[in-house]
Amino acid sequence: MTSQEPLRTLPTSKCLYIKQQLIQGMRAKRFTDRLPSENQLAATFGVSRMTARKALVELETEGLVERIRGRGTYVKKSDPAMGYFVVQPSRRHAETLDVAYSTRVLELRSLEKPPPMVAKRMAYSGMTILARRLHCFDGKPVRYEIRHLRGDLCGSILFEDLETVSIHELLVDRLDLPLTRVWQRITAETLDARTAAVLEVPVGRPAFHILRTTYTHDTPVTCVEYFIRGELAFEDSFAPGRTGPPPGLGFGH
Amino acid sequence: MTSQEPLRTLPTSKCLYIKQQLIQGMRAKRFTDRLPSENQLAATFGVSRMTARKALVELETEGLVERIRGRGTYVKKSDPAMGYFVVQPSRRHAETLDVAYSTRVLELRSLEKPPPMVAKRMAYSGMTILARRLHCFDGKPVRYEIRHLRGDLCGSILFEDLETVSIHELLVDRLDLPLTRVWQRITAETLDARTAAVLEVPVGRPAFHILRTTYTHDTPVTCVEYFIRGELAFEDSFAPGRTGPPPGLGFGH
DNA sequence: CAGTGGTCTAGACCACGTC
DNA sequence: ACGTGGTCTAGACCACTGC
Repeated sequence: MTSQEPLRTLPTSKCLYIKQQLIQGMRAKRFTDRLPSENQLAATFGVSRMTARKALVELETEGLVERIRGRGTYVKKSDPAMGYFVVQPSRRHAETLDVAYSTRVLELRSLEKPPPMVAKRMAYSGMTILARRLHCFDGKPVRYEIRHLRGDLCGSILFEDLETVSIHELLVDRLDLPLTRVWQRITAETLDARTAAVLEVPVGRPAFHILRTTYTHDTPVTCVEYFIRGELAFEDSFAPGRTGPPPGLGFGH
Repeated sequence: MTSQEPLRTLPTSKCLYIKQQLIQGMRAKRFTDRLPSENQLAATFGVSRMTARKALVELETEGLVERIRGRGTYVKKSDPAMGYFVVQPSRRHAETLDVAYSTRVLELRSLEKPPPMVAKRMAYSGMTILARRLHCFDGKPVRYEIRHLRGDLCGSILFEDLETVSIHELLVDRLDLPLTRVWQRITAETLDARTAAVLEVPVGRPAFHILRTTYTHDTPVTCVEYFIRGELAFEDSFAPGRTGPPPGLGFGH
């Protein structure tokens, strides 16, 4: 019963074979701290150093191992049982769900000064643009968006039709403001009267509340706040071990 | 204003330099669909094919590019403005927050048959083990866990002290049941009387509700249900472009 | 100092798509 | 047949860590 894992698919490549051996070794606790070095692997498996190296590097990018220059390769204590939830742009959610997507612009105007909390999060208190939108699936509101943008960088957005174009594309493609960093937080909340009315649900219903600040080169460009109906589940399925990018995923029911 | 991105740090390595040039090229729309091939890059930059290749491969693992054998390397339309939230095991949350962590076992016993919904999710209706635990930060309940495990695979768990050891470690290390796949769903809900009482909050308070099924080799091993107080924010900060693994992250307030 | 990982080279053969 | 990416080799030099 000990670690007879189904790595039985015959090794299609030497690199893969080495990886599998190392993974089995870690599972079987043959390697508990340090893994063989590149040269050792190359010798014992009879391959070139570059091949042995590739196996180790891939294990590192998969999060199973940590490599420290001058010291060696060490097994990383996995904190698995962990998971992540992907938040997709509304338009993609709709595609995944195969429902009709539409956006309504509730408000679009410039502000002399942003609200204090926004000013703090953007570290900026000059002119800003406020955009409030409602994202609907099959005509029913599911996501309420309240967005502030730096007026000095995004002024032209005032003249765009935000019901048909993506704000993100405007920023990246037209305004040359690539996203370089994102900060965000999600909480579960109950909706107050005003917000519930916008989403057309009874007061007190649960919702996800997301705050997000997006940066271009450490300059905050836009702050957005979402209220998403709580029944709309974020659903994910993935293989742990931090293998590669988070899979793009669905909104389930 | 055109794509004078701060990639001005002088190229510490040839590979990095090539990557930067390619990224600039994509930003500046010089490459809108196809990127130069490995051989072309090697020739124009005067490096070996392996070096040019490394640059392209890294761009692929960073999610910026797609490589198709026999065809070429293509820029991937990013669907950014996307994000993901990491759900950590309770113990790590507490460490991140630097608060005292404790677990109380509310119930631990075997069931003749699992509840119908669990039976369906596990595709199994034999004997199961039910474990209910309450995870506390600084003595205050924050996460309520209801877990079902396959009795035939995890029987020995009945004799473990689940207030001190991690169920995940038991499965992986002692029972040789590695996690190979996870399915999960999160919703925002309001707490009913029973659940609110367990978490010691008023009825109707918002909470995250997570359902998770964990597999070993396509065999469902355990189903877990969490209720997490809604004020406990999941907070993340990351660079988009799907660079590498999701960063482990905090619980913020 | 010896050993580690990080980078790079100039070849090679293969599997796959396109024409 | 040709070009693409995927794999691999047998060297090389470097930067860093440990003793």
